[in-house]
Amino acid sequence: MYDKFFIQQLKQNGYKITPQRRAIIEALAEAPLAPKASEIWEKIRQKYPDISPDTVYRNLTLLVDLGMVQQIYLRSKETSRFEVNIPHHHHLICLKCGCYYCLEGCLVNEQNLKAAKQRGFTVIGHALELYGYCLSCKEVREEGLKREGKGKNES
Amino acid sequence: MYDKFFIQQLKQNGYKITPQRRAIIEALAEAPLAPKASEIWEKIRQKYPDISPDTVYRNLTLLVDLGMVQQIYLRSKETSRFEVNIPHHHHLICLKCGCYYCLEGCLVNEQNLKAAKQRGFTVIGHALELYGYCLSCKEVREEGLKREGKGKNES
DNA sequence: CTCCTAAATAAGTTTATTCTTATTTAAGAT
DNA sequence: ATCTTAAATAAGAATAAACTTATTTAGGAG
Repeated sequence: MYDKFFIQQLKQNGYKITPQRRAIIEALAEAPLAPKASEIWEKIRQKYPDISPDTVYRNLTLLVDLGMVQQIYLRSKETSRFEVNIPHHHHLICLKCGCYYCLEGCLVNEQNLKAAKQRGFTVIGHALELYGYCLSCKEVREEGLKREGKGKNES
Repeated sequence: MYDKFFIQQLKQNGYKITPQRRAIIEALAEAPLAPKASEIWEKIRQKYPDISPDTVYRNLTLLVDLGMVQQIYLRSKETSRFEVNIPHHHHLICLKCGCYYCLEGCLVNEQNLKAAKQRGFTVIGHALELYGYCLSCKEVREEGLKREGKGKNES
């Protein structure tokens, strides 16, 4: 589903397409619910018994950093979960058990607060985080891509 | 500063006031920037050399769960940071280096996006999470407080 | 003040995640 | 197809955070 788009995005950003990456993207696309990293790892191990957890974490982080996947920080003992970022939405999270619901849209609005209330959910707070790259990290990153694009110029 | 309010809130919710808790609250109130758990631990160890990191984590989590402290998930390799929840605000976070800026207000609005742009920050995504207690966790929690029953505030 | 008990703690263990390093590999160039 | 090299990987070490359990303690009752 998203597979092709994800692969294309990786290529466009200068990343290599490895069997492990394909498997991770496939696992994400097939997963019914936002899975944990460990669940993705377990699934892929059926096909690639030698894949290391580090590879799964590393690539999930990459997909998050490229904006294709959203990492849901459950704000509880529960480990985070990963979800394809389409369609864009946010979450209602229980601090105690880590269960969560999907919300619609981007705002702390009446509709979402009502949705929370209807589920018997007591909201004690919310967090809005814009994430991306600060000026210097962005420059370092573009430096890297540029160097790649223009061949090897060593200092 | 917030010390008194925090202690009062803990009492009102039926929690005991231990020297460790006082020290953690003090350390938070005195910290100039949102500190890491490890930094809080180090600071308190000067006074209480035997305090365990678990106690720090446990109590920070408690303060977050009670809505007095906000845990900033830096969405990067960087560990999270803890900040007194007053005044209420949100954050702009770099995925690469973990640096962050404080934002004003609660919304993904023009003002905040402009503030990001002015800093040379490239926003690749945002997350909005409402957190609190789901129905069953809330019931379990109230059950606990009720059972206690001897507290000041019976309702 | 002393006693009592649930809550809180310290210490040690476990799990999740990240880092380090040596090896392998994707993909562009020849 | 073969060569080259930076990027990606696996494995194991290191770190952060949470859990388990035995012990201590805050704070209410007598």
